[in-house]
Amino acid sequence: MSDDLILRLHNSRTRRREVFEPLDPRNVRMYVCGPTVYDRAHLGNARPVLVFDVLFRLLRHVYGADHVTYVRNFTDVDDKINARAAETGRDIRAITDETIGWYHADMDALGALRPTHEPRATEWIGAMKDMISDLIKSGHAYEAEGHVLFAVESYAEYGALSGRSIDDMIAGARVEVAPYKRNPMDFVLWKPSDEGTPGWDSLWGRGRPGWHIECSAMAYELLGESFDIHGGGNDLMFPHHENEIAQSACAHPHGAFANVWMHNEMLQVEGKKMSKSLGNFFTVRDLLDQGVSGEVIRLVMLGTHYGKPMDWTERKRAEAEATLAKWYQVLQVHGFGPDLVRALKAGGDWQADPEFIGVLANDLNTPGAIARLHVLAKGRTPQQLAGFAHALDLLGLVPDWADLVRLAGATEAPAHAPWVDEVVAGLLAKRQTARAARDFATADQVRDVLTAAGVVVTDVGGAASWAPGPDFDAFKLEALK
RNA sequence: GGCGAGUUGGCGGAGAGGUUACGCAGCGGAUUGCAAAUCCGUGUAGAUCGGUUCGAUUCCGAUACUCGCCUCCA
Repeated sequence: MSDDLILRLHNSRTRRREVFEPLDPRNVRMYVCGPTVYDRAHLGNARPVLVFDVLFRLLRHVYGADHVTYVRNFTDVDDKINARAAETGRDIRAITDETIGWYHADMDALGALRPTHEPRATEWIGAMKDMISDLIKSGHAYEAEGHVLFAVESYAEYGALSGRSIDDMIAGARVEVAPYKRNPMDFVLWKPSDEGTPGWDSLWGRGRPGWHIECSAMAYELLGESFDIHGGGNDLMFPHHENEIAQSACAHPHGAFANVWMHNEMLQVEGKKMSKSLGNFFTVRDLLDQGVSGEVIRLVMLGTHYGKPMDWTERKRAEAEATLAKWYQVLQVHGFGPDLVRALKAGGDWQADPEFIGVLANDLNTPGAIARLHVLAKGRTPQQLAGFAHALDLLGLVPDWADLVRLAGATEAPAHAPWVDEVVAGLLAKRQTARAARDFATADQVRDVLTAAGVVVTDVGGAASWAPGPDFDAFKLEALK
């Protein structure tokens, strides 16, 4: 289909934009670090989900939907979860199950496709233990006081991804160093669990895995010792991804682990880092509950290239809402829906716009792709708009073609009393009579009265329709009853 | 302190060593009895200072400022 397409991706490992060549075009493999499941996903969590969802969609478009494997994990063993269980008295599994349910619901609402596999860490403990054993055997890890630690000095490339040297990091370290570590930068592969903490039996006693080993183990099990893309937020670059690389490279010296590393920049809110202490912290669910649709959130997110900080602002939200309303209306007016899409497919008109794909394939240039959407939206016939509709669909901005009417409906009119309908209808009838008689002075007078009450009158064709505007004031109409 | 990113027109936000980004807002026009919608046109922006080049906003260097990670929250 798109054999001549050149996909370029910025590789954090080489710090360059490179032509993407999959190890196996029949099975393109991507791993993305998923959430620790102890609470609702906040807006910042949604950025990598959406960035890599678009990449997933693009890869499926280029290589075929059945030729892409996307793995995103759930970290369901973690001290934050343990703390949440301790403070609520709830069962850990109940917390993680519930949180995964929330996560799915929220990310579904954003139009994110479910990954091919969503492994839970607790279901892969055996694979982690195997990997840790291998690392001890090969001299890359050691046991100390019930812990198993990775020896960073055993891996010469340690620090290459994030551009740090072990010596520099030790010099700048602010954390207290556990006395049993041979090198201050050594990190935990396995740690002991006490009675009240979840644990699994192992050669090193009852305990639980360190944070980093799960991604290495699950990526190996599900994608192999070499795969194509590893993604995540750039906050994970150090130490998480650095440690993943060290573990995987040492445990599977013949594999390349991930060829391409991709990191999305962080999200800000009104120009500031989103944090609890600044009071600008909110979840995806908070936004959805406020009536901000998943499509709007998605369009705002894709409006900034993934490699740059993304600023969530009220103004962008409003602009995206207006843009989407316009786009959906264009499609609706031209009869788009499941039937038309089917007909376009049957007629061979359901094709990707090459320029749109080309822009997107240039390191996932979503802002550029959105610019192309604006151009494509100027089509005048269903055939001319097919590329636009296809592109919107590819970007995940059309959850369901049967829903277009609802999507195009955009804002709901504020509720108003039944008598208002009568009053306005009466006034409009009077205006219509005057217009028919070309008595425009009277017609305009009626419009002025309605405008003063915040009623927006729109003449389409021969008929007038109305809707309560933002300044709608029923009280001003009451006098006209 | 260590590592990294960014600085584009009123706002948002891209690509490309030499030709229109795009959107919103504004302005001019068409159309509409008015209004809305729509359509057409319109903006010589690229932090500062140097360098490379026939030519740089785009490459290189320095300066300033902003931001992120290294620390619970991504």
